[in-house]
Amino acid sequence: MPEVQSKRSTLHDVAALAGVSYQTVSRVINRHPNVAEKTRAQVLDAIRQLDYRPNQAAKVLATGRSYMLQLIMFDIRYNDPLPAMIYWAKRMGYTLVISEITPFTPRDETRDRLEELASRMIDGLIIFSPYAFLPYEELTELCRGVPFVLVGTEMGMKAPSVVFDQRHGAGLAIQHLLDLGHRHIAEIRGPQEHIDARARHETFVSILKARGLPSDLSVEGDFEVPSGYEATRSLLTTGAPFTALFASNDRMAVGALHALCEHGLYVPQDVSLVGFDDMTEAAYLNPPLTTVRQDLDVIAQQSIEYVVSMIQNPKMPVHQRVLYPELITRRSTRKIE
Amino acid sequence: MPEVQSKRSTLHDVAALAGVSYQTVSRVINRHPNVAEKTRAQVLDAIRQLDYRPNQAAKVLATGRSYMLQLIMFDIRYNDPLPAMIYWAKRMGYTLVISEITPFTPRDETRDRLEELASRMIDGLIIFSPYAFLPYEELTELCRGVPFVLVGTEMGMKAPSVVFDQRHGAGLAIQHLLDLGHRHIAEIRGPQEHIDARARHETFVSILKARGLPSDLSVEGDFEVPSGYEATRSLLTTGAPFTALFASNDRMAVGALHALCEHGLYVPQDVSLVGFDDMTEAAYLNPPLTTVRQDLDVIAQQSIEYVVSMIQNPKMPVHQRVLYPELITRRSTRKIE
DNA sequence: TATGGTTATGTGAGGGTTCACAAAGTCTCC
DNA sequence: GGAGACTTTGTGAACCCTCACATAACCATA
Repeated sequence: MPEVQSKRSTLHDVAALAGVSYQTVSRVINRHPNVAEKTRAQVLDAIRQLDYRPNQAAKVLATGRSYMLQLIMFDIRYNDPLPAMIYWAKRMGYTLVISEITPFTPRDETRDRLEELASRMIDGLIIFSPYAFLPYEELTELCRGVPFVLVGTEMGMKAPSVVFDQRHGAGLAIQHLLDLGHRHIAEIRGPQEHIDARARHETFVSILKARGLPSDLSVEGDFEVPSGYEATRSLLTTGAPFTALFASNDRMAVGALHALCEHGLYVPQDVSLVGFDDMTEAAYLNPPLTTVRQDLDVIAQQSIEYVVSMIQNPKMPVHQRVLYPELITRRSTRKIE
Repeated sequence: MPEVQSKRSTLHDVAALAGVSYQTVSRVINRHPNVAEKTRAQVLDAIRQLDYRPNQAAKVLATGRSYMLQLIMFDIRYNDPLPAMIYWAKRMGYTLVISEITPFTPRDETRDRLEELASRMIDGLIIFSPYAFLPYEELTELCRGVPFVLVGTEMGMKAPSVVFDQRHGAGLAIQHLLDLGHRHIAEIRGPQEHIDARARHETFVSILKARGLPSDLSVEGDFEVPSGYEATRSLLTTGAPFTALFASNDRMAVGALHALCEHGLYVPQDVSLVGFDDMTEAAYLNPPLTTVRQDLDVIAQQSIEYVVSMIQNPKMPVHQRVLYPELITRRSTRKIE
């Protein structure tokens, strides 16, 4: 029975045992075609005997490739896209490193932190940037040649990016309510520093204004459940009556549902409710929530695919990939009588 | 204006420009105390001029430390612990690499994959292992000296691990229902390959049996919302009447709530409902859900802290850290009349 | 001025891999 | 039996850093 080795064995150890050069061992490891069958067998045997495993750090140093992607999130609590990101990264041969930069750190600190992250041994960056962020030029400079993709940033931003058209999505929701005959529509908007939240809110306002309808029945939340609850309570106590409520995300819609119910109002009989995101639980609320779905699997696939193709082809032209959310009609909305 | 550099500059470039040796530059980078103030200034200036950034791969190769931890999950959809894990890893100076091994891959493949993961340049592993898993000895061998911590594994497993006492948690829930006077308690159990699900189910059965109460009103779900819905429907159509329902996790409780409501039953007037986990939405369901909380922040902190201390002190004795869930009483349960 | 202790800097060797190139071996065919 | 082409193997250098040690510079004290 072999003793516990004090040091991990290397290419050279294997080579010595197999009676070949270290380069030949390297060839066997990397499945290089031109190795004689007999030699390969010897080497594989030596590898097994020594329980050899290649040192990744050395490999990364020599090749300049780590097959790691770094995912930077600004609020790790909104981790819904993570599973899809991890899945697609793995599927494309990469491992995901995840870190967080809180959105309200001073700009300089953000720069430092980003610089530090980009200097790690990673091949590419995926940056969630739902808040106003550094301009493309500055990012390029900070990342020093490491390709990056911005996810969920502003539309029309000249940078490698993947976004959902928030105006289109919010438009679907509002139009749906209008089609059902609603004329008094309230809103729980998201935090206005959040790019998506602002786009949704602006769409809400502009569509209603265009129709000559009141658009001032709006309270701001922070995208969390409690804020939806509080916002709805304040709408109910202070505001004008409304027959429909547009929540800027599903989580706040959950809070809204709770507040409405507590106030003795039924959804959809008294108030129609629309959310945004189509989180898993949305279909199972009472009643099932009408919402605007952003397909996380698609955005993850597009983001990873984009950054990987930038790694493979540095000349890839900078572009923005715009995806479209879709309306999922469930039982929380209905025609006004 | 300096041209874009074709190659990243190195310690030696900086040293040459600053007129010192590469070692001195290294000292400045690593904040070594014994460097003359004047020299340090020169070096920092050279670093700025060349926009030098240390090569992490080389550093890892030379030091054998990457300050990366690998988190292995068996189902990335249950990603609730991720934010806390990322937070605590960062707080202790580590970055988290995340990957997934699906629970039902053949054992050999699991071994291969784990071996591959452990051979990357990481300092430690955190393995979520809610399914029956490889024994400690085999894991130790596969990980080859890389410390690992098992999270959510079987209680009493002799391995470095952090667990919630599931029997205690389930006991709290069942006892709560009994205290409220319920004698006909149904259950939606989780998948029985899942260690926690089984522990909860066994607790359910053993407590009720000990009281001489029926314990056979149990349907299996898969921990997802739809399965809770389906399970409840089948309980309602085929089973004996019940006044309380214990769902093995909150997600299934959401489905159950939906099914009960659809069937014209009110919670808690007709049926008391208890969940497990205390996910964010639990407090905002209609009615707010009584549930058993497992504090994810605490388990994350304990796991990361444990693996980091193993890294720092390889002699750390193997132990299991047992944490206790707590009952959160809300409005989905009430005294039977 | 010699002694010793501290602080500051430099040197050589490694860490484990890959790449580019060179050399040796094998085969085919005239 | 030797040219040409291909296959197989080996060598040196490079990737960029840290560690252990040696040396040089400085300062105070005897």
